[in-house]
Amino acid sequence: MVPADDRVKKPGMRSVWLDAKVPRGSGGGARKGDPDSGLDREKITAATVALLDAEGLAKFSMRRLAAELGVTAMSVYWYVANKDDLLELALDRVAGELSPPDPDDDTDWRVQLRRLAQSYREMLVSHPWTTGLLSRFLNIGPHMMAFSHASIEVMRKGGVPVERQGGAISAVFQFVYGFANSEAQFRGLAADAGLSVDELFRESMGLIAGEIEETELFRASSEIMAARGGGTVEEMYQRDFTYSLDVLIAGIEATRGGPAGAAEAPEVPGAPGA
Amino acid sequence: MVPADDRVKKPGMRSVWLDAKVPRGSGGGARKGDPDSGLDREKITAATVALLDAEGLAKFSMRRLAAELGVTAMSVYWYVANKDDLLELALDRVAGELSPPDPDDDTDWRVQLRRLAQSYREMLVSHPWTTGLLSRFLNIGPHMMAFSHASIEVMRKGGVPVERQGGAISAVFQFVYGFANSEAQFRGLAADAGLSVDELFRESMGLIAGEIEETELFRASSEIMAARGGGTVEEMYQRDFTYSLDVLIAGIEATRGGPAGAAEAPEVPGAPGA
DNA sequence: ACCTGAACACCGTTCAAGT
DNA sequence: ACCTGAACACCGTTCAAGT
Repeated sequence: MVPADDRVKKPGMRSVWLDAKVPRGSGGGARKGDPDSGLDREKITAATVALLDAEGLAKFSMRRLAAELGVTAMSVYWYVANKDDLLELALDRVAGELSPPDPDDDTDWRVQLRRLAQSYREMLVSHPWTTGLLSRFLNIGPHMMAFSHASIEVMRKGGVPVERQGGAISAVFQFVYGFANSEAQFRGLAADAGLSVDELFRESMGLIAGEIEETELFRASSEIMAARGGGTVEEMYQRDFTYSLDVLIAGIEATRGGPAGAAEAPEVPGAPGA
Repeated sequence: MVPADDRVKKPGMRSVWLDAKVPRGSGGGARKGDPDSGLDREKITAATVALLDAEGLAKFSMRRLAAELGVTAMSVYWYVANKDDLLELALDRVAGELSPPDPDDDTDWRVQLRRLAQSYREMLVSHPWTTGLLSRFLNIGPHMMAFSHASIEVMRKGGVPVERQGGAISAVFQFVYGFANSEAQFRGLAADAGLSVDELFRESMGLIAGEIEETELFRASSEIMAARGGGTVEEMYQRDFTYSLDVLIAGIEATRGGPAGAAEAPEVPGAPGA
C-alpha cells in the first residue's frame, strides 16, 4: 500500500502512538551514499519542532517543512501519515523537556508539585504552539504519559485520597495550562505588534481606560491597577503564578479529608493527568 | 478606500473593538427591495456562530460562510476587515450568554463565584471553538469585559485584598478554561470517532493498560480507575469540576490574609479577568 | 453603497510514476 | 525502499469592475 498507512481502518481513536510500532526510516541499515542525507522520523520531528518554535503553528506547513529539509513536499509523507500525526510527534518531543521527579525522590510533595507545575508552564511558554495542540490529541505519547503518572504519584505522596487525586491534578494542571496559554499568547500578541509585553500591557490599559472611562466597572479595575505597585509584567506573571499555586496547594490540603463525592477526570485527554 | 479598512495603520494592537465605531451596514436607512435581504454585521456574526457551532473552527471558511449567506465569497469583506475580526465578533457574541450577576446582588460570594465558573464552563463547552480563539485575541469585547469586571467584583465581595484579586481570578478562571477545554475537546474526539464519551473513555483506558501493562506507573493509575466507582464520564466531569472549585475556594479563603508578594496578572489577554 | 469575478499565492493530500 | 511531479480540491485576500 501507500506509505505509512498500514494501520487498521476501523473507526475509533486516532493517534500516531497507536500505529505500527516500527516507523519508516529506522529499519534496514544506514543510507548508502552519505550517511546524513537520509530522512527519518527523528530528523523530521526535530525539524518540525524547530520550525514551530521559530515561526509558529499558523505558518507551519508540510510544504514549508519539506523545503527546510531540502526535499520535495511529498517525501515527508513516506514517514508520517499526515500533518496531525507529525504534530503529535512534535508535541511529545517537547514533552521530553518536562523532567518528572524520580519516584524514589522523597522531597516534600508540595515542592515536587511546584516543580512539576513550573516545568509544565515552562514547556508551554517556551513552545507556544503546544497549547493549541494539547487539546487536539489524546496526548498518550511516552513523555506525556510519564508526566501524567508522576503527577498522580505526587498527589499520592501528598496524602490525597485516591478518589480525589484526579480532581486535585485537574485543578492544578488545568490551571497551569490556562495560565501558560494566556501568558504565551500575550507574549505572542506583543511580538506581533512589535512591542514588549510591558508596552503592550500599558497600551491596552490606557485604551480600556479611554473606552469605558468613568463607570463603576472601571473604578474597580483601576483600583487593581493602582495596587500593582510598579512591577514589570514578567514579575506580575511570576507573582500571580506563585500565589495561584499557593491557593491550590492550600485548597488541596484543606479539602484533603473533606466530604465524599469527588472523583477523577478522564486520565487521557487534554492536559497531562487530567 | 477599500471596505472596512478605515483604521489607523500604525503598528500595535489589533482588534475589531478598536476600529471605527460605526460598522458597515447599520448606517443609512433600510434596504430598498425586500427588507430582509440586506447583509449587516449582525447577520454575518450570527451566521458565523451558527456555522462554527455546527461544523467547528477547522471547517469554517469565509467561502463557506458566504455560501450560507447566499452571497459571493467577497461580499462579507465589505462588513468585516478579515477573518480574524469576524471571529472576534463571534467570540464576544457567545460571551453574551455568560450572564454575570447584578452588582447589587448580595448572594454569598462563593455561590456567585460558582455560578460565574459554571456559566463560563457552559459557554466554552457548548461552543467548543471558543477555547481555540480566546487565546488568539485581546478579548476586549463588551460582553467579555462585563464578565471580567463581574469576576473582580465577586472577589472583592469575598474579602480578597486588592493585590490578590487578580491572582485569585486567574487561579479560578484559568482552571475553568483548561478544564472546559479538555472537556470540550474530549467530546469532540469522541464525536469524530463516532463514539460516546463513555465508550471513548473505556477504549482509551483499555489501550493504555495494554501498552504499559505491569509497570509501577500503571498500578497507580489502575488504583484510581478502581476508585472511580461506576459513574459515567459525564458524572465524573461534574464531580471533578465541583471538587476542583471547592479546592480553589478553600484555597482562596485559606490564603486570604496570607503573606504579601502576590499581585494580579494582566487584565486583558487570555481568559476573562486574567 | 454594495456586490461580483477573476486572479494571486498559498494549503493538505492522492496518485501514478520514477530510481 | 524511497522520492518526485502533476493534479485535485481547497484556502484568505486583493483588486478592478460592475450596478
